[in-house]
Amino acid sequence: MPHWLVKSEPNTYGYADLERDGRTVWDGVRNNAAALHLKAMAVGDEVFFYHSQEGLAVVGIARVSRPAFPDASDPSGRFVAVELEPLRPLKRPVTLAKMKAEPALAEMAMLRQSRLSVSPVTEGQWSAILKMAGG
DNA sequence: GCCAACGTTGGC
DNA sequence: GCCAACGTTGGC
Repeated sequence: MPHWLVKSEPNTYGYADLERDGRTVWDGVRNNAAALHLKAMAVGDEVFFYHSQEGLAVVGIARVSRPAFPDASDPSGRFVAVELEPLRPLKRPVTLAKMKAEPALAEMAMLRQSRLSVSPVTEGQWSAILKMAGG
């Protein structure tokens, strides 16, 4: 089962907002590489939820509850959205600084290309981050 | 607030 | 089709 990571500014929409809402449409992605990852998501895939700008940490796990569909907010029709639901918060958030310092995460897509808002996470990276989060 | 990374746009 | 200019993201 593939794993993913999405970024969001907690000022705009944080993990707490997802928990409050129960599920949300993950739209507004306007980057081709990110869109390809959205299209590759399947229902049930687990997704790290990362807070950018404020927090700078993976704070929780979400799950894909609806696969890619046309993003209604995109007039060009080129981009897609998925639907996410909250799974659980991490016991301890894993900060960007810790991730950068962890050799097992050196190849992680989000570290390699900091502006990518939706990125794949390998099995090894996923379990390393879970371990850093305290399980 | 600044700057690096990187994607997009538009003139040629 | 190239490339300079510009806009956006996101860490510091």
